[in-house]
Amino acid sequence: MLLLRFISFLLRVFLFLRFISTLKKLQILYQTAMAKELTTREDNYSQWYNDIVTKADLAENSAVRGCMVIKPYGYAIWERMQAALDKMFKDTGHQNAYFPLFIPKSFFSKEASHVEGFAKECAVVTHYRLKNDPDGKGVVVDEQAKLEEELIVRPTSETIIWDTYRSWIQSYRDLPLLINQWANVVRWEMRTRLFLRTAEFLWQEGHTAHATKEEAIAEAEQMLRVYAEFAEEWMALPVLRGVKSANERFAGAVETYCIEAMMQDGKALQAGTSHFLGQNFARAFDVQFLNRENKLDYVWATSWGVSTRLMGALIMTHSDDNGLVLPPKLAPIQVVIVPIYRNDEQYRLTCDKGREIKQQLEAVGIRVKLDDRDTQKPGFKFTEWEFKGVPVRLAIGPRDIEQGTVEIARRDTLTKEFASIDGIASTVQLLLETIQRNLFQKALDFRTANTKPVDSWEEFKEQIEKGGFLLAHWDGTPETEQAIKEETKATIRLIPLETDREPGVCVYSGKPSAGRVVFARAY
RNA sequence: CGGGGCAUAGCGCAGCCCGGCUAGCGCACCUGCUUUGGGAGCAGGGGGUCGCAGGUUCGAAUCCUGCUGCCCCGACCA
Repeated sequence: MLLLRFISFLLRVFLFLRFISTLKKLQILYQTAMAKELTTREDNYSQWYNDIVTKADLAENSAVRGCMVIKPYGYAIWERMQAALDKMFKDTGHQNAYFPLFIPKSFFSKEASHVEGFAKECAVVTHYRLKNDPDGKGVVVDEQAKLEEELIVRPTSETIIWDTYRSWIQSYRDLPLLINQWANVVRWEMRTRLFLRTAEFLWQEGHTAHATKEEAIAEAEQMLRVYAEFAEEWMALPVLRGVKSANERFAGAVETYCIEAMMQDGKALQAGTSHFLGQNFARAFDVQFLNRENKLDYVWATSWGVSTRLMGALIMTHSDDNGLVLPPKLAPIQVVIVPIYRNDEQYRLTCDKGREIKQQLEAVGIRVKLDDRDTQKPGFKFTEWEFKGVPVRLAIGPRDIEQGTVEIARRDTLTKEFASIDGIASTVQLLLETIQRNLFQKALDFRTANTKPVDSWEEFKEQIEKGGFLLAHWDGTPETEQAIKEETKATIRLIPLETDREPGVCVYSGKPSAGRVVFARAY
């Protein structure tokens, strides 16, 4: 009897040890596989970013230099961003419209600083017809079909829109005019990176006209708040709010407001801008209105935009060395269900249970995918959906069905636990909210940890190498800003709006400063 | 627009120096069997104008010339 017990004990020990060694083996295999597929952030941050975009199937380079193909999964995220923003625009009284892709060249010369800002990166249409190459194969430009006036492919639409507004606005009764357009624009960039900087990109541009300066400023500030709220609530992206220095201001603006975010490599990324344009465009395009006193005046303008660059911000803020990490509110798929089975019978049972859970989750508005492909193994599916950043994964096997449980894995923490299938919808709903909050908090903690006041030039030069935001005093001159940029590659990301500003002395020149500004190296 | 590098199967690469068998490897793909709780295994199979155009040579992925495209690093930029 004793001997039997002893043997059984030995057997258990043996099985346990084997189990441990299998686990270790799996762990090693897993890590090797990962390392092979995805570059780590520490190893090469840019390559890591490129790998995520590719592996998560978000976008790829196209046959056209500098332009990208946004793939269905990437576009689905952009569509969710669009939907949320569009509602916020409508809720603040804006309407959508659409203006032409092409802008007559002469329009551009009407606003001096605007031309200067964009002239170097404009694509120009000079002809409108092709013909068969008389000397051989293919087609050539038909020189007969030269345009009388060349057309610029819009890098932004202020000029064509203000030219149009002239005929829309006669009286203060026509104001405010609150228009947004969703469009593509082209800026001929030398060096491009998927989402962050491409020759063609998608965006929205708001263009508003107002009777008074105060109202236009209020509009620009309102839209900055909208962007900040979108970034923080939807993207889980903490942002600083502020205004740009003269050097960084939009070409043609009186004041540029911006939201600025910190990426995991400590670099800053401008996530949205809103401009108070004064009467610059109204004067350039002669847009006047009769005010209440029956006097002619130029209208006051704003413009504001965010682009597919936000996709880059989203990726670089939350993702890890296992792939993309998406905040639940923007994830095209919030929950993926993976059935675990050994035979046809189990396949049927686990898929049935999966469908049942899917319905329960969908009933409370959760976006769910049941991955019932029989051509891939569970392990493969786990990794694949991790790459793609799906916030929550449920795995259902025969054991779960017996016990009425399901394995829940969180993408943000990479942790797993078991939960009862009863009440799964509210469990998952709560979890999604938790993940959304956790991602924001993690990003905020990271930003806080990498934001430091600096008070001497030596300290500035030392700290900027470590990345992050530096809060430093600046004498307010473009010359000092330029000098700092040349010496350290850091620029003023913004002059904060929301903090009390204490006077001090400029970290570079030692001259008086009105308050600290945020310096960083930027995308 | 300056400096550097690369171009060979869908993707990643070897072969090139020193020219010579049927151009090879990994992943992916197809078929079959075994598998399925963290990227499955075995067996078999398909897929190539070696970036383009010339030249040298009996013979060129390999040597020479020109062209084109892409990537990386700088300047510019959201």
